[in-house]
Amino acid sequence: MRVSKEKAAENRIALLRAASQLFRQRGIDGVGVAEVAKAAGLTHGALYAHFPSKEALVAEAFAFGFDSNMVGVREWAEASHRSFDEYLDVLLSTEARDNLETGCPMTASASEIARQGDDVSTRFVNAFEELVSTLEATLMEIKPRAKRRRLAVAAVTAEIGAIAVSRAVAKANPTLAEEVLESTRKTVAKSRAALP
Amino acid sequence: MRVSKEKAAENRIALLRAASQLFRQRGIDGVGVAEVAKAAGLTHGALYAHFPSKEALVAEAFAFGFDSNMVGVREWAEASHRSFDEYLDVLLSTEARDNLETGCPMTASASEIARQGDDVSTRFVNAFEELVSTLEATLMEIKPRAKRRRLAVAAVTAEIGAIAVSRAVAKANPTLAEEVLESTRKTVAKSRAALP
DNA sequence: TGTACATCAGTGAACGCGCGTTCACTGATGTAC
DNA sequence: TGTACATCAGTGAACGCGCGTTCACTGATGTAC
Repeated sequence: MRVSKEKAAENRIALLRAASQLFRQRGIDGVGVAEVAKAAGLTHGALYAHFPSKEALVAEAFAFGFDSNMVGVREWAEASHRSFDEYLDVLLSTEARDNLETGCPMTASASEIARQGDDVSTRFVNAFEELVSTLEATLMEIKPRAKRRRLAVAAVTAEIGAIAVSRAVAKANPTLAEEVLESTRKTVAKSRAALP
Repeated sequence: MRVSKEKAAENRIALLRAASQLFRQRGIDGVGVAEVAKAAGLTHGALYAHFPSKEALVAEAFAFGFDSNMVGVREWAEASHRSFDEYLDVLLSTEARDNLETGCPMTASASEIARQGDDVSTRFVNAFEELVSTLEATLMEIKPRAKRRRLAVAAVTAEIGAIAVSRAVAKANPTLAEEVLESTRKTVAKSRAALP
């Protein structure tokens, strides 16, 4: 039966949140629309009143997940002025690795994005650029803009690789999983220190 | 009907090769056992004479793909003495990014591995350690073993991230895709240059 | 070496199952008078 | 403000489809005599 506009808007958000978390946890192909709808307290039919297809849901869920994550990052950053190294510690922490469902969707789905449509790729680009800009903002002392940008791009890229690798090896070799995070943290921090 | 032992062994290799290439191209969940068997010139039933389940096929195909790749890398390396930077140029090239089906399986499936079983994780660890060792071998001038190892681990991790990100953004923003590879290449090369 | 037979890689129909999507229907919401 | 009615978010059965897996069967291979 029909529900109020407010309730419908709430349901839409619930669908996006459920989709975003489930896709990060178990992969895009690993979760069906029925499960997403159920997790949002609805039936699968209702999902199609909000999204024309699963692919459209994936694209919107990805953007939603990244935005939620960025809100968290911004809140954390606004508490005090954060340095580049502090960002590294947070992005490359054990917590960031272990909390798949609330972590960065770029990291959780990196190798799956390449197989999705243009829409998902575009939203990935936006998310990537936003995180790069956030990191660049902590590097204003570095004079040539090109070097600042290069470090920020390499840092976000390394972060995505490190979290993905750390997760992949965690089951078989937890020590290596920690080493991967630590090595990337130290190496990127040194790259930053090498610049003025 | 029954085939000779030699033919059966060939068929097994054909299955592994097909599985390895298809999983890299379209993802583990994106390819069915019937398609793998067909690509190997067999029917799906025959696949179960070689592997007890799809999961077992995935684990073996991953190891097979990595070994094939390492054979290629070693042949290239043995042609002449290769430096750390030359490895970077090859691992982070546009060709490495665009040839999904023949490229490194670690890179193609990074974020999917975390959702597979312990067996796949173990084989990922072996592959990762082997590539790290290969890279370490080019860094023998660096005295403290710990620093050598750290750079090699960070480099392989950064490579996996860079290829995955470059692929993810390629559809929507080819310029950014190139920038990601170039930034990682330059940044890692600088990290190496900073050490004795 | 020749023959009889057990082995088993490969075939293809069939299985139950869950997938994404559609659609006739429901009934509270929102609107026009 | 009260009434009549159009709207449409949500329900749940049904759709065709492809999935992973099983299995009775086939017939060339490999072996024992």
